[in-house]
Amino acid sequence: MTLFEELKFRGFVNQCTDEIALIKTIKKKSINLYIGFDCTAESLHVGSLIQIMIMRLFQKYGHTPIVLIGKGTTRIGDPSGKDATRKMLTEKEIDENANNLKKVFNKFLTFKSNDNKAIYRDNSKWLNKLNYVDFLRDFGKHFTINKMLSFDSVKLRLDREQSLSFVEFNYMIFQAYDFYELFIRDKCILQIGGSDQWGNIINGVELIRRTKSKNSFGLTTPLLTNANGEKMGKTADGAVWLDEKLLSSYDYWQFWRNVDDRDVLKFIKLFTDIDISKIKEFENSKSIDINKLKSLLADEATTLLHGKENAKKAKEAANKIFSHKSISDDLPTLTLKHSDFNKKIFIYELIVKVGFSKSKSESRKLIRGNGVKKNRILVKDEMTVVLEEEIIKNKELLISVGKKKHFRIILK
RNA sequence: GGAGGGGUGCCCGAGUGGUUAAAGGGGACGGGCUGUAAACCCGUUAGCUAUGCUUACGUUGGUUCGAAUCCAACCCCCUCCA
Repeated sequence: MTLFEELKFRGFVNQCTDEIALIKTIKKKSINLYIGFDCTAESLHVGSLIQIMIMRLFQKYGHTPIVLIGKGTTRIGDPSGKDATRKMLTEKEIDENANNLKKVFNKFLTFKSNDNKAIYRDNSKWLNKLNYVDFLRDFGKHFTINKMLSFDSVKLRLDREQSLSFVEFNYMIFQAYDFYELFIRDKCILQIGGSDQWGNIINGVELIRRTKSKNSFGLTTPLLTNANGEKMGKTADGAVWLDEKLLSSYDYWQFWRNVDDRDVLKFIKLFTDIDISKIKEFENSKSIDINKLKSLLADEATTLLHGKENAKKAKEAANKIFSHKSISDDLPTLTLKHSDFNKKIFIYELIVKVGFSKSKSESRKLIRGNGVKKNRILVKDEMTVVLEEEIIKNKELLISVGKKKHFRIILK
């Protein structure tokens, strides 16, 4: 199977500028390709995982992925898919974010010693020192406002009567220019991005054609939605971060475990390394246990990001909890001291403490709505307290909020 | 700079002097059914030292027994004109 066939089979390809020519090119030689990531947040979330996985595949087939860290463009802010202007980030925040992002890429790509080791680039290197007048003369002339206005990223904002600042309006020009720079510097001939990046990507392809009379390629991945058509990547507490600090490996495992039935195979194809032949078996099998598949998906996806050990622990913790056998040490744990019991410890307070609700009022409403259990027994009174004796007696205490959120209390 | 329109809870959006902690929808969360799924049904959706209190309709003042609703100034957004 060729790279492109695998890409297609796994569902990575949405749109391509010139599929036939690209297939030919990547068959003939190994190429350099890039994807840009802005440093707008502390970490990446699953929304970016498809881009990371596609680079991983290219690398597996001997091509060289360039991870473009957009320190420069982050200072501007991409209007695509945004309702409102982003707040401007400080240099320091951008630097910190950039370093965090790299941690993720380091797990999925090889940056060492291969012929085709992945490389980092940072667009602030060229964007920051652009001279406005020169830039306008050399590159501005290739962009028409007429065309820029026709791009969805711009059009949507205008149609919704939301303001779009000139700064943001320039984003697409910079992204096109990034491609141009990487083309010159690194012979990068392919830019990949999400489907919302299509406009920005073809701008780059066109800029290279106009200025250099050379062909380059653009490829977009599909916008990932779940079977309900919602944008993928939300959990109980917000985004599904690719960072243990922001989302534990237990929760990450749970995210994959709780995927919609109809999405399981799709996600296995995109987010795991499981062999295509194996996947085809799953597809053709009538008797396959969907829950086993989900568990497999969770195992594999978690292993890629957090390592085998953590994936295993996450799975075991889940098994213990959901098969009602015991309580795993890996659950969020609250440690209480003897002196804490000098005054009453209300369960509703503890729920806030571990972050399962935002306020005491909210916790109390949860209890009223039959949503809280103590050692798997429904808490009926919202003023229920935790006693030192009951922790001593059981060694630990399990508090459950809903069916999926659990924490344990131990005594120090 | 001029003219007009607008700013309501997580989001959309109704409300133009009193039972409005604010209709309706969406989302989210909890319960039921199930399979840690979907669909469906029910509930919750400002905070607190809690049958009460406090804070809330862009901001700040004012009118009034009483304001999201009326008045004034200011800030922000949109459309058209210059």
